[in-house]
Amino acid sequence: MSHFKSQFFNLMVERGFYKSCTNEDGFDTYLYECEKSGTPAVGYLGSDPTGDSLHVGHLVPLMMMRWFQKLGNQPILLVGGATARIGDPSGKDKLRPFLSEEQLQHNVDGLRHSFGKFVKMGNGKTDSFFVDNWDWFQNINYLNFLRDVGTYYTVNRMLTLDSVKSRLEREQPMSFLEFNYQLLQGYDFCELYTKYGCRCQLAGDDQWGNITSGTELGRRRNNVELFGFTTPIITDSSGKKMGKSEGNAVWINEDKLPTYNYYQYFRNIGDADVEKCLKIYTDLPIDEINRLAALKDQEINEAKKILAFEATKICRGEAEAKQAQETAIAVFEQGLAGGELPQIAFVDGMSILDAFLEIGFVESKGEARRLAKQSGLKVNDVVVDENYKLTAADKVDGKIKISQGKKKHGIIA
RNA sequence: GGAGGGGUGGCAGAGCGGUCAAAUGCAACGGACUGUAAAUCCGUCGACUAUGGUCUACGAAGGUUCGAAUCCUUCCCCCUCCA
Repeated sequence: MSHFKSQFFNLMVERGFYKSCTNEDGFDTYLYECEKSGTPAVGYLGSDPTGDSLHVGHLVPLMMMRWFQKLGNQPILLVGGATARIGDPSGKDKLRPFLSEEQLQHNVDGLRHSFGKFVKMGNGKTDSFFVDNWDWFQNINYLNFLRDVGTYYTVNRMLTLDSVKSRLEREQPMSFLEFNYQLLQGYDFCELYTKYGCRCQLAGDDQWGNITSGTELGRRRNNVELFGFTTPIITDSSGKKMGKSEGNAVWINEDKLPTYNYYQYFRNIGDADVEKCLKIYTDLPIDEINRLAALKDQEINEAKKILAFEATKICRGEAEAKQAQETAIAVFEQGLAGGELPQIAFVDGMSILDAFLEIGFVESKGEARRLAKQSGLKVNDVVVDENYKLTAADKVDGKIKISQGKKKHGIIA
């Protein structure tokens, strides 16, 4: 159905990962030849350590890299220690606050942990490895850099970059510091080409401008054609970016978000998004996905369970995913208080308001009171009022189940 | 350096001496309806509370006033135009 030669391109198109490419035929041919000769193509994905974990919003390029590797290619993961010190202006109106050195190091570690879940690291032919652009930028000399790289850029061209243009059009300030971001990312690409023969950069479509900065620098300075390939920015059917739950990011790293919550995020995907998510966030073969996507109405819940399990498995491991699934089934289908739920210690006579505050479901007693007035607080699935006190008599099998609304459940034991 | 405009709740954005814990929209949350979906409808949305109130908030610090998000002074930050 598709006119591409390479497995990678065909798979990307089939699963909805393909947004755009700097040279479709060229890249396809390059990959095809690599596949034919059994030499891995080398490609990189970069991310700046502005936070200490990736979240679901970053997952699309990560899953793309996973396939890239599975099809016999070698991914390089770049952590932008240097570029994080500049701040990517894409999609922002304000200069990022500077991070302390400790914070930066902490973030780099967290990011590596996130990355490592999706591609295989090691020393083998297609194994991935980390690089940090701080390694080559920290000692660079300003004048040398300007002469080496600056000569190949025109300000005219730099101003046309979306991230720059939109800032200017919206009359928001853009510091000279941020203006330079594209040069650094462009330089990264060339550096990886020189060092590791990396010919392609794979990323989310918001990186398009920064990618072309690299491919152009490669052509002018290193006389080589570099390729850029981007994934669409995935939104749900109401047009919102994926990856937020209750206004909070759905984190990849387990210390930032319990596996049960990660599972629940995918379990609660809207009907209209199920097929898209199965293709992107799981490893399931396309035939299986087509079968699941055909399910309707209540049956689609089966597809959602599989989606949640499969997506969680990749990120958190099979055992954890299974446990999350069992918890969800116990809570929602059997009405029990399962193992993975948040838990706090029982104190006899504890006020219900304090209990909800302590378990972290509400931020103030006032909020808990309001919820109580709206019948939003339950103990063992029975609505209680704000004066309710927890006693030993509430225990069922040694524990008390408390719920806020229909979806947030916790245990007091 | 000069002239003008502006900094308000998670975001956007009104208010410009009392009736302001601050309109409206978005986001979020609870309820109804459901399928742990979507859409819709109703409600909530600073904190504490003996529910009567108390406290903290409209860039920061002072001041005027019975009373300030609103007026004055100084400072910080941003935008636009001129040099």
